[in-house]
Amino acid sequence: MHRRNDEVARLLDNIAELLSLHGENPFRIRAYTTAARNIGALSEDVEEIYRRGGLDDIPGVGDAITRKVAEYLETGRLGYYEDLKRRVNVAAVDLLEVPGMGPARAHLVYQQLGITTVPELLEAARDHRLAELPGFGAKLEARIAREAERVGARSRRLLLGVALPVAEEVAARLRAVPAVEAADPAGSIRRMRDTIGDIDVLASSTRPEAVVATFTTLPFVREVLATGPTRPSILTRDELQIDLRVIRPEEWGSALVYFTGSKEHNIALRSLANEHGWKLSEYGLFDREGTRIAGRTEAEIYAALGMDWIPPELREDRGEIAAARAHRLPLLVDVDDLRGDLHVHTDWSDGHDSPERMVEAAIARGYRYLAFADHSSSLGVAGGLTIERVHEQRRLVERLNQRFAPFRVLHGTEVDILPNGDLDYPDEVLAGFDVVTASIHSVFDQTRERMTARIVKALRHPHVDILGHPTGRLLLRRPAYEVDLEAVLQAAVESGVTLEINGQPDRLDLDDTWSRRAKEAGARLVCSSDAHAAVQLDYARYAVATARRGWLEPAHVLNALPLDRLLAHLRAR
DNA sequence: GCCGTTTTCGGCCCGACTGTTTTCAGTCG
Repeated sequence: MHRRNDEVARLLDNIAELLSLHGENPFRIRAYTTAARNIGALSEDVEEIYRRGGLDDIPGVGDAITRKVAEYLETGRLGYYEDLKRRVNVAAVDLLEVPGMGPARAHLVYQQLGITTVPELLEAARDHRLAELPGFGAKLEARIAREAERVGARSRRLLLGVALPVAEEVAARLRAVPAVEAADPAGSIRRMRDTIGDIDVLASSTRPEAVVATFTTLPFVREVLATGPTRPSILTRDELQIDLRVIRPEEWGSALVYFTGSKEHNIALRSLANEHGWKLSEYGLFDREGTRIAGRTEAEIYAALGMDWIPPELREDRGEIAAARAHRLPLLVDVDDLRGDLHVHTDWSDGHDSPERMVEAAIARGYRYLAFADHSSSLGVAGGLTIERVHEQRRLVERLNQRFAPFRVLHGTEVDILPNGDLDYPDEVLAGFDVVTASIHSVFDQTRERMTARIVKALRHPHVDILGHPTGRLLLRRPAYEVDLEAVLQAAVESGVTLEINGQPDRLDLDDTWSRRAKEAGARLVCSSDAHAAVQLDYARYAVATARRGWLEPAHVLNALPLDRLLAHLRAR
């Protein structure tokens, strides 16, 4: 893993934050955040780039930032940053957590009242010391008091797997309203980010009041938080806030681009529009005279800007705009490209449904093959299979293959990688499986070196086909274990092991950026549901979404292979 | 601080909203 890339990116972000508190020129601040983001997104190690003198080839990195990064890489320190920390009180950064407190107000509050923490801010608001400050007043003071109280208690981010189904249901119900021309989820949901801040839905109609009326009376509404002609907001029974925007049909495309984001992607598009002397906003693309050039569809807008339509999953300003202008966007893998699933559990270990039921569900989805991957014996809590049960299950697989032919059931396993890197079944047992996924389920707290060696050892095992959920992260709950993922990646490429993109909504592991990195390094990936029940076969869609965010095409995805080629691949190992 | 098929200097995304203000600054997305 490129730890130094993240380190350098964080350093530059910190500088930007301090500069903003210092009341610096906003464009200089943005230069630092842009450089930070671009360095954070690099697939090459920033230190290697520095050694070959390539720092200023990185977009957004010029002379000044090159010098600063070089100093930091050489010495581990940056004098400029140390000075800045001395001049600006670092703690005042906390004030930016409070909605309504931006850099200017935080700076003022610090300068005038010496306030650096949220509790101090709250106290000052209650004592009515804020209202006295220039540009402040009674209303602003009350708002800041209200927001300061709620900091920390603010609702957390949501899993994509929670937000997306709700947003899709809302959009589908709105589409059923005759006055609605189009309705879709927008924002980070549409980009399929692994976690979501706000649930945004967009609808177009010439009769907004009818749309708002339907929206605010949906059957699962608990509370209407805001109404009004175009921007209503509801709270559902399961406490999810959903914001709707109703817009005019001729603005649908531009509004969808705008509300889908990302912010960085939008900024890049608008800069491009500027180069033509045009203006892009949520209302459309306009020429110098203010005449609308495009706006009704997204494709129209991208075409007018001289590029192909960009799938939402790629809209992160990570090179998609240049690729779209060159007509070299990847032809992203789609959920319909999957021919089967290589990681599902049955009720033989910790799954909910029988093997038969899982097969029937896979056939119903149009799959051609399915691999059971029940847990191995040491994973007692998950009902890991003893060697006898493995043999017994193999006989069942044979019967299922006769019964469901030409559908193919593969006998797989999700075998534990033990703390020393050995696998949880002896070699002769492993040799009997059609496909072996190796995963870590315990002893996560090893040192980075030991964990890396543990995984690399498993990857070199001749019977291992797939590395399951490679970083072990659980979204919103547990970070990835300490591991040198770059070394893991190289070992996987060398030994021909496929890396899993696990579709469980709280895993999505590998994530988007590492999936892209893996593809670039020549690794193959597999989009698996890790279903523990028949309905969860649908989690494959989240794995595919992650793969798409990682720029993957069908050719990079193992389970996009037809059965015969999959079997040839597995046999060749 | 960065960057250039209009520029090595003069720009840098756009609009809505809020609240403080007699024309606009700050924040947000």
